Parts: sequence; structure tokens; C-alpha cells
Amino acid sequence: MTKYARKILELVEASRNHMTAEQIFDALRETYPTVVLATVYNNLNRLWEEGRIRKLSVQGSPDRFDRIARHDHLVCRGCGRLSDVTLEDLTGALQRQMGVPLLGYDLKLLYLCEDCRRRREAGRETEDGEALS
Amino acid sequence: MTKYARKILELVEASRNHMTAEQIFDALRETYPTVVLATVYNNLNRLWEEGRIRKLSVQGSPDRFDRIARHDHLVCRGCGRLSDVTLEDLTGALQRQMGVPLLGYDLKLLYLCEDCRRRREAGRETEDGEALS
DNA sequence: CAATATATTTAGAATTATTCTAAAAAGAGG
DNA sequence: CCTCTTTTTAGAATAATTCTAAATATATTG
Repeated sequence: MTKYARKILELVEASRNHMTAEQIFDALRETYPTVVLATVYNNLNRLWEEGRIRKLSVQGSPDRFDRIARHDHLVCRGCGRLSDVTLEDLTGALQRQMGVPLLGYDLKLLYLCEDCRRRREAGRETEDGEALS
Repeated sequence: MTKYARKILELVEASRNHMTAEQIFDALRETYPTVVLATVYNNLNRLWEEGRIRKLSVQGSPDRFDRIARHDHLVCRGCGRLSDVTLEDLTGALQRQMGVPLLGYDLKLLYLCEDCRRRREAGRETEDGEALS
């Protein structure tokens, strides 16, 4: 782990804010003023491949990076704003708390398909193992 | 509904394939050879805003468009490949059927935040109402 | 510690998906 | 038909992300 990777992981874990690469870049520059954006992407992708952080695609806005600890998201269909929810919240409390009915949900189950498993076994030693998207 | 919108909706509903804008464009050109890609995006966005189709963001690949009828997705963490699942599948059958353990899941709950609701009430008459992302 | 090998960073160009703009064309309603 | 509104077109613009090649840094081995 390089100093950049370490600091980026720290930033992502500390933030409860689902940061974009750009925001992480800005935060990182306070410590390392000469770092470039590509380095941030390199590290984020490496951390993601290693299963150390999560990457969320939200329609129409840049990817967000998030700590790995299990939790789910409430996404505004208007502006893409994200907030965290835990499973306890889901039971009714959510609707009351938000005072608004859900428009729907989007559930993705993550796995490795045949081809990718074969390719991964064949290719480099291993990677990953228990990562969330 | 224009002929383009109609045909695009038809294509999206007929396909069990989570098509990208590009693929829809290609399919559409067989019927209307002069249509341009921007028209496809225009229509897909209009249909999505009207809640007639779903839009899925998958990390690292273009948005996919999908019929509205309720179902969820199995996403390969390696290559982004999508397949449909229904709730019955989820109960164990899924793991046996796929012969592979899930790496995790990604649940997004869709709603409209305060700001967007206000903006929408203030702004144009209405839109949407029951759309899924 | 030096020498080599491997991995990371940098700078900037390149790519890709998507949106925007302005003008032309197509519908819709009277 | 005529006017008004919406959609399409063509192509430029934008934004996020990845790629490339050279330079650095880090790790490994003799």
C-alpha cells in the first residue's frame, strides 16, 4: 500500500458522503498537493478490485466511492442525492421518516459468471474474493 | 408518441437483453435507416421520465434500458453481464442454479427528496409519478 | 549497499457516453 | 392551409474515465 492508497482508503472510510473521484482528489491534495487525478482513479480502482471499497454507479452522475461495511442506499430520483439506510430503517420507519413513498427500488446481486471465473482462475493468481460493487 | 418513440419502446419491451442506446440505435436503423443516435437518447430519456422504461447504470459500461415490469438483476462483477432474476429465484434456488456464491448485493431505494419534490411541484405541471430508475 | 526488477505516478492525450445547440422538419389544432 | 409546438437532425461540446509512455519509487536479490 502506497501513501496515496492508504490516504485514499482512509478518506473513503472516514467520509459518510459517498465521494466522487473529484472530491477525493480535492481532499487528497490538502495532504499531497502534487498528486494528479489519474492517480486517484488508479488507486480507487485498485482498492475496488481488492474489495476494500465499494463503487456505486448512479445514473447521470460520476461514480461514488464508499466504505465496504454493509449498508444500502436511498437515491433521489430527481438529483441523485444518496443517503445511507440500514435494514432496520426499511421497516416502515423509512417511509414515515422520509414522509414520502418510495418510487421503487433497484436490487443488483453481484456474482462472477462462468466466463469470468474461468478467466480469473486461468489468469493472474487471484484477486478479490468478497468484494461488493 | 412518435413513430420513433413507439418503435423504441417496442424494442425495449421485446428484448430480454438490457440493451444499450447503441444497440437500440442499431436495431432501430433496420426500420428507419436515417435516424440518428441523439434521437434514440432523446426518446429513451423521454420514455424514462414518463416511467415507461427503466434505466440501469452498471459500473464501467453504458446505461442499459429495460422493460418496466418488476424484476431484479444479477450482475457479473467481472464483465458487467446482466441477467434477470425474480423473487422466487432468490430463495436458495439462485445459488444452486448458478452454482456460485453471491459476492454481495447492491440495493437502491428510489424516492424524491424534499428539494426535488418542491421543485417539481413548483415547476412544470407534473411528470413521472411511479417510475423506476 | 548496489543492481535489477516490479509497481506506481505523472502529464497529457484519447476515448466513450451523453448532452447540447441551432436549424430544419414534422405533427397537431384551428 | 397557417400557426404553434414538438421532434429530429447534424455536429459540436462536455464530462468522466482510461490509456500511454516516460519518470519515479519501491521491493528484491546478490
